[in-house]
Amino acid sequence: MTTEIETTETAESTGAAESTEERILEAARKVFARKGRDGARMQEIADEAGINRALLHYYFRSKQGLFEAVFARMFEQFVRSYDTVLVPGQPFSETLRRFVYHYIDYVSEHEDMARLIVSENLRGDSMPGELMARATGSEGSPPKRMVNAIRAAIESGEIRDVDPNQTLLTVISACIHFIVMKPLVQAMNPEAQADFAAFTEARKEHITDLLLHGLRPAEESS
Amino acid sequence: MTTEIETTETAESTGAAESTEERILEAARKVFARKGRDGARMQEIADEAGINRALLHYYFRSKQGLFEAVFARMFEQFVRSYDTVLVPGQPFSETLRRFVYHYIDYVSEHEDMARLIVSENLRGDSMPGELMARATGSEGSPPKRMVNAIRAAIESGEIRDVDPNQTLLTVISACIHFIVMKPLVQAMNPEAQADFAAFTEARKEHITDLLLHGLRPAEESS
DNA sequence: AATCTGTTTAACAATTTGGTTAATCGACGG
DNA sequence: CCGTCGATTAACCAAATTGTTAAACAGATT
Repeated sequence: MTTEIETTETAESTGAAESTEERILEAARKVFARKGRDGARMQEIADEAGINRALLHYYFRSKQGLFEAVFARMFEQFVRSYDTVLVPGQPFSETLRRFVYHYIDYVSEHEDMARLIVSENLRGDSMPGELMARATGSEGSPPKRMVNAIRAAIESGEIRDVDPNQTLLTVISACIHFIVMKPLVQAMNPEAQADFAAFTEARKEHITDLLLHGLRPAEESS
Repeated sequence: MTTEIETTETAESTGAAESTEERILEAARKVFARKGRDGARMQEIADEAGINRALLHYYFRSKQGLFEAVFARMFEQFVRSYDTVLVPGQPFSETLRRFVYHYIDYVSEHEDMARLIVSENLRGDSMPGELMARATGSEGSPPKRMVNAIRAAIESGEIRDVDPNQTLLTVISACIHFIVMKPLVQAMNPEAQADFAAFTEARKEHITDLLLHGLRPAEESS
């Protein structure tokens, strides 16, 4: 019933000898993202990790436990990835550009994460909500910093007066939604179908461009 | 393959005595949206509809069949709802405004649909992809019409030269993502937490405003 | 070598779940 | 009053799946 035939090693990135726990987390991330929390099967995760199914329960109590471990880890990594991206003292246009480029870069390289986060939000359970609130709520979190950057830019007159929260939400939406909805985007868009990487690159440019124009202060013309 | 049983009357207006099939579809929509395709349990759908579980299989062959019926129906309704919204011969600003307002209105009133569509895209199966490609691919479909409207507006000089597909994608993203990610949005945003309806109203305005500014032709100022 | 400890495995148990089936119900026409 | 036929139900089945457990294994320590 279960496929005993499997590609011997799924070790691709690091290739070396990861700890079993690490292998499990990695495999679980893939499978959870691919199949969703419910669709994922413990057996499949075990296969993907190349280990016995019981080991999953040895390291993580239950499916729920494993999932939460995967989720928390992933989300935290994402938040941390912004540490080197958002540096103060830059013009807003540059801050926005960096935010968008990094967001899309990261999400493109971690589609699994994007799908998982969205799928958890979809079901509206309490767990991810709290976790995300905690991770994104602190004053130094990337979202908060972006909102502050927008506020500052408004005050300095670099951009016009808009709602910072709404604006940030629009930026984030534009950066992540096309990945999440990849099948639909490809169905509707020949360019995306032919070369998604190129489409992604173009998207970075499009978003920053559109946003910067959209935020440009009103000019005293006609 | 299509349902050979069909309700002769389309009496769906009031929630009085709906046909059993209708009740099932309605219940299934709710549960599928709430729990996802895998997370949903046939028993729960039956309970929600107040009928016996076997009836689900009587009307729709299988869980898969029920799901597809629900999904196709919903998606088609959404596409059709644009029939009265996008009328030709209007300035682009008005077309955009109507598109955004209707999109957000519809999605707000049918969060279930939004969640379902996204969750199906998340898993990348072939079924929804094809269905959506078919529904949105025809020349008269809302997305195609919007793209054409953008193209025309560029040619007429009403807006500046941007990629129509990217732009439409940005608009759609901005209109749907905040609903899909409601928990996260609320966690990050006190306004949305306090009064989501008000936040939604503000969002309509914000999006049209930001987009129209972002698309405004370059002015020959400084 | 004996043993101890953390890791891994195979086999098992228990439950859940989608789907089937045969019996029952209820309206309606003869 | 009876038979027909679609709608509905309870009971059942088989497969899948999560979680447990006791045994095997390997490597270090004495």
